[in-house]
Amino acid sequence: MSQVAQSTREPLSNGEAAIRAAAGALFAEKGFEAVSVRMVAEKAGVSKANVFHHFASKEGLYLAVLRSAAEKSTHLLGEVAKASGTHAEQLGRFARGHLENLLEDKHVTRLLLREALEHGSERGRELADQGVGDGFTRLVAMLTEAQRSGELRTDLNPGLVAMLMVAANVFYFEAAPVLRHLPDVGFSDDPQGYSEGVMNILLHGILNKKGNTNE
Amino acid sequence: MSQVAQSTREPLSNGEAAIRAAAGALFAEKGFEAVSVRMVAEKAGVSKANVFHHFASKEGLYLAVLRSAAEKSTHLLGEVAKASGTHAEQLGRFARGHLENLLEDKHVTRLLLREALEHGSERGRELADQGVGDGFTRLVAMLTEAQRSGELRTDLNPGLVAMLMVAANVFYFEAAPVLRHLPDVGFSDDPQGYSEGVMNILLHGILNKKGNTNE
DNA sequence: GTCTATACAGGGATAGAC
DNA sequence: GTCTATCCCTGTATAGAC
Repeated sequence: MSQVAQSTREPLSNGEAAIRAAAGALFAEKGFEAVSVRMVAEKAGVSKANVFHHFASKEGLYLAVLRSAAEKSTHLLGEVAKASGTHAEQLGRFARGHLENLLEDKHVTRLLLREALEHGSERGRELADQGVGDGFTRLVAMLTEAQRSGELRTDLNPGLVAMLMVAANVFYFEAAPVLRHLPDVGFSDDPQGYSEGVMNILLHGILNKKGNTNE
Repeated sequence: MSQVAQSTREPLSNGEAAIRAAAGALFAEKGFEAVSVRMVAEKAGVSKANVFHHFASKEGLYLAVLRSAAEKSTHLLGEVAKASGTHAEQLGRFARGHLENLLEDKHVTRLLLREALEHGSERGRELADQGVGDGFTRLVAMLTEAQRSGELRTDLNPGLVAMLMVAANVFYFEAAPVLRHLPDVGFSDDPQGYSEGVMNILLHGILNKKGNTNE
């Protein structure tokens, strides 16, 4: 609706970009309804009217933010998969990278999660869906390949395994701040250790194979 | 702030209860800010002013809703654990019951998840924390016991295992509606099958133990 | 306990000068 | 492109009759 990325210098305080950035932070932190255009304008250092000059409506602004968020997310994920090693190693890398990405851009992650939680409003549902869907499909493909090579059990639904891997990461993002206060949780500040532990469990299971039934 | 549960008959349309119920549904669906007192009043079949008669403010109403939500949730979880069988069976029951509970009261679940996602507003954070914290602690205890008996590997952090189990369920709740549209996901309408599959993976791992490297 | 009527603050959005 | 000033609506909350 207005030309962007024409002169690449001064990306931050050139109005539109500043507004988008401010809005992104606020929407991620508080949610759509809790954010007023006035707040966005203040944070961006422009006037309220100026926001409406660049974006047709508050909703349009939100969609723009969501769009760039989704793009960023999928792009980051694309970089992860290309590497060598056993499939198990590759999966581990994927998991670690995925978690890193989630944590690196908390804004984006929060925004996407929040959007996924809203069933009522159709605001940007497809965008969020597509964001996670892409990464998910890639992961499933990787798992299927690992099954075909004989490295993984073939009696498991690869979609289910993928889901478990993603679930572990997403839940870490959501719950680590909460669980930090509990005992028995030593990993809430160590995403890498967490990722390792998770992959260990997923690969080998939690059952004790040594056959001893007591100590 | 006003006496409740005094006469147990007519629980629904006695004003306060109706308001609480309506508010619970709306808050869960749309979030705090997106819900207006007028909407609540309409859905409850009372006047706007009447809502303020029963609850001091919109925030007070929200807290009341959240409180009863948390209570309900923890109570449900308490029922699950008491049963016999191997520890593995018990864990499986726990996981299945937990997921059932999440799905049974989608209102409550959504509400708690949403609250957990807000780091900014301190509205009812402790309540939500305590809700999940309780179930989590119970689960960790169960796992530790299983380790002591020799049934589970002792080189794993039980908190991490617990987290993975909860993560699987929570993520199912969050993502099943989204992932339904994807290929390779056959379980999005079958929570019980999902739960079984997850426990299978957690117990035995995903690696192929048969040693064959191709087909 | 329930209503109607109202106060008043803040929301999104537009007009028009610069 | 950016501002000030303004419009109109809806938000929360209160007053006071029934």
